[in-house]
Amino acid sequence: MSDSTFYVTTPIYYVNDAPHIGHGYTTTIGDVLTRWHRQRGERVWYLTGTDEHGQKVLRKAQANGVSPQEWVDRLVENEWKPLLRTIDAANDDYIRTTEARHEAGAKAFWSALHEAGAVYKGSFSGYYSVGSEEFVADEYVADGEGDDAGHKVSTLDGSRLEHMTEENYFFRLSDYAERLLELYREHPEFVQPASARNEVVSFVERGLRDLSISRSTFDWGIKVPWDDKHVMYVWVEALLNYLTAAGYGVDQERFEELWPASIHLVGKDIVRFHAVIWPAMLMAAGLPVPQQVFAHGWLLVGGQKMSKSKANGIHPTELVDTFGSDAYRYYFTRALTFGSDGSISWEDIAARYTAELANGFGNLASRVAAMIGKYFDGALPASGEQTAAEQKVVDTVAAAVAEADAAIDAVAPQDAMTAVWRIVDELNGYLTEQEPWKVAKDEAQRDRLATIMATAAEGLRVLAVVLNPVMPKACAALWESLGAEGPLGPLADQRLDDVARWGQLPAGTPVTKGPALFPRLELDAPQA
RNA sequence: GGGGCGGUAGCUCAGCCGGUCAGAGCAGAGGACUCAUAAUCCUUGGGUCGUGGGUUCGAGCCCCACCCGCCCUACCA
Repeated sequence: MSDSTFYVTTPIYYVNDAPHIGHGYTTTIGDVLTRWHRQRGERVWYLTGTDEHGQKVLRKAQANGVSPQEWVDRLVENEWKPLLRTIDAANDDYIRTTEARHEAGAKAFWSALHEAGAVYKGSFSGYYSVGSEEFVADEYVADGEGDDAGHKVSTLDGSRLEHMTEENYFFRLSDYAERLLELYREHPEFVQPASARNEVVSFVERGLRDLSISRSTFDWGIKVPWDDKHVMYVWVEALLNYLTAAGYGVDQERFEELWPASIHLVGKDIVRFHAVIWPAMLMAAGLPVPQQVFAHGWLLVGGQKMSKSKANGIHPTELVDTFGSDAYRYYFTRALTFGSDGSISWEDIAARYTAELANGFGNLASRVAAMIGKYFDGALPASGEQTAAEQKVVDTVAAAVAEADAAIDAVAPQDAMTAVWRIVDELNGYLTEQEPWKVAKDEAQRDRLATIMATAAEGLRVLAVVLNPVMPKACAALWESLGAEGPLGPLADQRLDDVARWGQLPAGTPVTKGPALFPRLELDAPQA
């Protein structure tokens, strides 16, 4: 694990949609995971990007009277890249499927498939909607009524359908059912969580059909290398981004460093593409499969799956404008079980902001900094003799850090936060019990007071480091408040495997009380 | 039709291979304290663990049936 790069991907988002919190969710979790691994000192590569080809994009561009390239450029610059800044994502790369490196890599991959004999020319037949210019899956085909009697119609838009046959290239997906099942058996971690794995296994057990992987009725896509009348079917082309961004076909050295990916984060709606089609294609091309495909669940707003059509779609900006990117990141990390569906609400975000961030973590930082300022003129005192109370803090911190670290490995960021919060609670309780404000009144107990302050400051030091992957802005402010950069170096360089070692902040470190990390918010009714 | 996941205190959720598993957080109630962002700390919850059967010495946790919700059952992405 540690000798190769921890390579994490989000799906590349289809530019036709506007970003919503579902996209932000996936990207946030990936960002938390990768920041955490970076602070372990691992080599990390975090990739996200956009999927920009396909008929829908073409049509949308035409409807807006611009070229598809202009259209996607506009969306990427105005919508998608800003999302990353909004949620404070630290991705290492951003792949666009309209980039030359993607086109070159995708073509190289197709050639490899072709040479391996995994592709053949065949015909795809099905019901075609002339109105919407696309094939309609059988489940959406119904017998027409009234004027349409005697014809098939689409249940999607009611348009009349014709049975058509189109010549396409096919991928021999059916050859891979056994090998895929073997993969799932031998590597149960390949598809996670178990619910997603079950779906995938049962799907494959029913047998696989070959997959039509090219289109010839429109041209907004990457041309098939040996037949420029065809463009690659956008789904299989999009999957290739994980390879092409890693340098496949254009930078072999980089590719070998990065591939195979450690985790593909995906929504559960697209798990099949990632856990069935994708590994089969890689097998066909003679490449290793990714180590894990992790499917997360839906965000439910008011008990319903979030969607624009139900008017409960929320733009990440709405939340970030009110609560800030740190709180946004914290909320999605803490409040949801990654891999399961989960409910979110404005009220819940507000409640957690107040209870956990402002009153819990933020206030803790304030009271400690205030007391060190008041009792020691802002110079961190040297700890005196430690009692059982201090030892309990030290032990709690060590256990919490270890537990959080294990949770991150299990792709359970919510459990990592639960563990870390035990430190917050322990520290708040420690201060209440030790009553340093009373100890301060007795000059004879100066040493005891110093010990309490030093212990609390050390606890904050650990929190700043451990929470930095989730809340980089607040933790930077805390690091500043602790005056830690001088003696210990930049926050991002603090290693998680060393963070629990006690007594790192030297005596004399200048502690200052800055603005509240999470100021209390006067919140009105939800905006949405 | 076949399959998957879920249905646990007002709310959001934990509960691994069955035996302190009936829990946490929040909300509500009472108390303590004052360093702090009117913050913190302590105490306080008696919820048929969807319904009905069954297996077992013992079942939220296993089996069967049923009810409810969401999802998958391939080429929109």
